[in-house]
Amino acid sequence: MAGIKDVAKRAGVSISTVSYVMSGKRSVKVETKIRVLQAARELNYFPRGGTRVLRGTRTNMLALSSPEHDWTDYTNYSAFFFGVAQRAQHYGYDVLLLMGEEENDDLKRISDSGMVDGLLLLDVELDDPRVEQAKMARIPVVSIGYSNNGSGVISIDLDFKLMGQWAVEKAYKLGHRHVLMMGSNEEAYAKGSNFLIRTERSVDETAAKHGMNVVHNYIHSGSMEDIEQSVEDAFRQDPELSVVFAQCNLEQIEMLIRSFQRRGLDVPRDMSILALGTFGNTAKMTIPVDEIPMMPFVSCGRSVDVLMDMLSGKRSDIGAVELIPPKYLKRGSMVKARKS
Amino acid sequence: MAGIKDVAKRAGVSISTVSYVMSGKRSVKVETKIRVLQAARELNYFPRGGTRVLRGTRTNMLALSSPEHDWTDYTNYSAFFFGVAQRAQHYGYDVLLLMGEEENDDLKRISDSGMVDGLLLLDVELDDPRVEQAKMARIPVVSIGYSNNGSGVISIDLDFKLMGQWAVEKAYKLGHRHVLMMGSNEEAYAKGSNFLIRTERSVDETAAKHGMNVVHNYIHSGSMEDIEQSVEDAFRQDPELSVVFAQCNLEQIEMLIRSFQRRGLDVPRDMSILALGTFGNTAKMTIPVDEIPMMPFVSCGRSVDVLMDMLSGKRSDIGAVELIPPKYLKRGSMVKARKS
DNA sequence: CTGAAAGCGCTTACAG
DNA sequence: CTGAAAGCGCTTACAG
Repeated sequence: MAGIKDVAKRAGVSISTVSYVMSGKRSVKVETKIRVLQAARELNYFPRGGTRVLRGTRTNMLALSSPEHDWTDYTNYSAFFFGVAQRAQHYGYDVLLLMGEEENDDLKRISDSGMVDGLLLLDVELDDPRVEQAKMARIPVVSIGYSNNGSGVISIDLDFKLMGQWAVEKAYKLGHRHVLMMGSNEEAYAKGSNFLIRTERSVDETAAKHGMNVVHNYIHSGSMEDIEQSVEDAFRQDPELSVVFAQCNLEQIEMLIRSFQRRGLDVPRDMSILALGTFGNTAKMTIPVDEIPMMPFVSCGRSVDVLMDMLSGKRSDIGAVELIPPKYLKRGSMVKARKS
Repeated sequence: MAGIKDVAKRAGVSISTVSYVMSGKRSVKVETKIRVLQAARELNYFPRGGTRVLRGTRTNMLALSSPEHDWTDYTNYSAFFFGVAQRAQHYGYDVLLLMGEEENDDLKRISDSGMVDGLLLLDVELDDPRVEQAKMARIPVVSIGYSNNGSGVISIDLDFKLMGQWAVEKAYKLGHRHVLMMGSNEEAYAKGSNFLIRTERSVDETAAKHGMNVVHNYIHSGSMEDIEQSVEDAFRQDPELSVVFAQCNLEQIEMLIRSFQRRGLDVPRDMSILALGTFGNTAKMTIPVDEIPMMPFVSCGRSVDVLMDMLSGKRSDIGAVELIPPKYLKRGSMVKARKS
């Protein structure tokens, strides 16, 4: 509750001196400085952050827009939050979480209110209204995931096209020609979820180039029955399937493996498996699984870096798209196709 | 970038009139109001949120302190974030995420800077320095999880003591007398992680009352070998184990089940299993598992409610502890012990 | 090395 | 029904 006046009075100096001591923006005689700091401590004084807004200085806060969807998988989101928050903290920034709808004007309110220095858009869809809005923002905006109309922001994303290519090339080299692409929630694809679609497209294109057959199937309820049904369907479409790309979460991959085993297939001898877009955590499964992970800490960290560069004027190439190359983590679940 | 002055000029009124139109705090002639609103829209004007701080009005932001630990399991955290953010949004509040260490003075800085109206402490440990600090805060503080020295805050938590009791009673009634309590990361217990310890204690106490034997074991690396080792150890300590309480995450529970199966035990016929502190998600496992879940949306939602009550002056019983009764979700994995 | 004073963008008694 | 003006808690040219 103590204000700058109280500190000034107690220290026997003017408020401007207190201000300069707190900000360090001009040198103050050591003894004076000590008196001020001591008074501040005694009175439990902290400069009110809010007044910075008035003065046009930094607020040291950035906003993270992460609208909630029906198909939002909470468990995976946290890594993105943490990724952003951790890197932000490194720069002395706190993160304001905005979970409103895309159409909401929370974004506008916050970015125009001068409460935050920058804005990060998470989980940007191919056609995302937030990117439109960002064009009018008076603070820098970085988008994690890139949309089709991203001209108002700098976009950062994992290179999902490469992810798809690598997956197919790897399978091809091992002699596989019949691929099952097992996707998560079908709705997410329909709504334009960025990474799912880009990966899927890239898998299809690369497979086509090599004359490989790709069967697509999706998870619905996520129950064991559901997954067995999907696997059953897939083999009906192509009985020669010998490799699966699993673009779903760990429990589901675990169930996938079980369902192959129940069909009498050995994993990976009869059925190779590669997880796409997982979180570096497939090593500890009942059967360790190869993966090309999402690396949220990398993309989120990089986004914060870029935002900071924009804030400090080091960068202003609005509209740029920066793609981060993925990593292939080998665990032994991708093996040579058996001669049939 | 437009300010109140610009709007006033364009609308041909004084800045106070603009202010009153925006806040609705006094009635303004309709025509004037329309002129002002139109001018505001044309100039893309939003009152700068930051100035509220100055005037002592609400900021409509609350801070969520969630320090990161070595043993922090990201995947579980998100549900708490979402739980808080969602409920906050319902009240028109945004959430500022503070991930600094407990010893950090982020908390102090933020709460004293007047940037947020209230503070929520997440993952409060039995002996938590943040609770100490909260006593000196000038904004209301609610803690999710309760500490031993919680006299400066209102605490909300799931009733983990009841959770432990229910688990044991259930097993007892089904004829089980030899329990394996499979805990997650041992370090978390050592550091005083709230819910783990309260549950464990309660299990021990209740079991003692019934003369049941409890073997404690913890997960270390989380690999399949690690878990099989733990199970092996447990059976060496008590070969008659017939039920396990699993206080760990889904993959680990999945591996636990596999490791029982590899010992030739049928789950649940030979080995009943009950998951504690999970997230309502054990229904879809290879074998559906009974659980007493964490219900983060309930506890987080309730915490926000209480904070709002404090803000509106409806409540001021600082030091109170509010325990939320858990729920038992039946899935068929707890069955009668076989006569031995 | 330090202080008096203007000003940041808004709110709100006070006056009309 | 509306305006002129004081003031919120700071920062920072300006002056000494």
